[in-house]
Amino acid sequence: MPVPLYQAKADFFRTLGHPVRIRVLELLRDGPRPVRELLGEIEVEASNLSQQLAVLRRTGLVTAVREGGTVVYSLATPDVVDLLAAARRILTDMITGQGELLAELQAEAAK
Amino acid sequence: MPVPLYQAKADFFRTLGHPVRIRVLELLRDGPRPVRELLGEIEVEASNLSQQLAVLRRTGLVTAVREGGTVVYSLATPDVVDLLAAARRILTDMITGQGELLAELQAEAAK
DNA sequence: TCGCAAGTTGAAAAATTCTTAAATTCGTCA
DNA sequence: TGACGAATTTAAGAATTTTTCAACTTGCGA
Repeated sequence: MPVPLYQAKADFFRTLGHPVRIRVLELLRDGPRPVRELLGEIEVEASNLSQQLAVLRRTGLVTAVREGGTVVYSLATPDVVDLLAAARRILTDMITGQGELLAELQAEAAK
Repeated sequence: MPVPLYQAKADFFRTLGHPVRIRVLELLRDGPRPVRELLGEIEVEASNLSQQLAVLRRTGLVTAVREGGTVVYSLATPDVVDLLAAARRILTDMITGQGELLAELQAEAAK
């Protein structure tokens, strides 16, 4: 296996390795959203959110479209949903029986 | 959504965000392997590999068992395979039509 | 018991990533 | 045109990760 490939994979996962970015992806799961709205749901500075959005954009996980005064973000591919689901399965396994996080993960999976 | 949850998710993805660690998980996909063997397939110092294995162990993604003189690693859960597959789907989408990485990803998916 | 091979650990240096705040761009409206 | 709101960009420092290297176990055979 050539080097650049798993480097690319690692970069990809690293992109997901940030609370704000994960949060954004989960919010976008339900459909496109303007920055203003994201900002309302994630407690973080506007410039910081913008920074994280830039990372997601660069990676190609999300796309941005300007609509008048606001910018609307969406998932670049619905496959992201599968990925987040697979991650949740593993996380559930890992935490089973010992974490306060367990209930939250299960509640989320059920809805 | 409470804070610790997506922090945990982010941490989880960050764990995958390292070339050596990704490499290890992919090798373990085909079954348990002694460190010595992993070392043969990944060009990295023994101590460095050991560090990365420690990260995977701490996260609970892999488990280690001592067998005489060697230590054998395995995936803690087969769900990891799904996760890697989902990641590959997204990566393929993202690169389609424009990367040298594309052919490699497809070849890998086919085998 | 000695010595060697397989792995791991700890700590410091090197490299990356995050955060923060100021400056900037792009539209919209008066 | 001028001012304002929305969002992004940039730069600098702080905080985390990675890498590296030396020291330290553990098991096995001479």
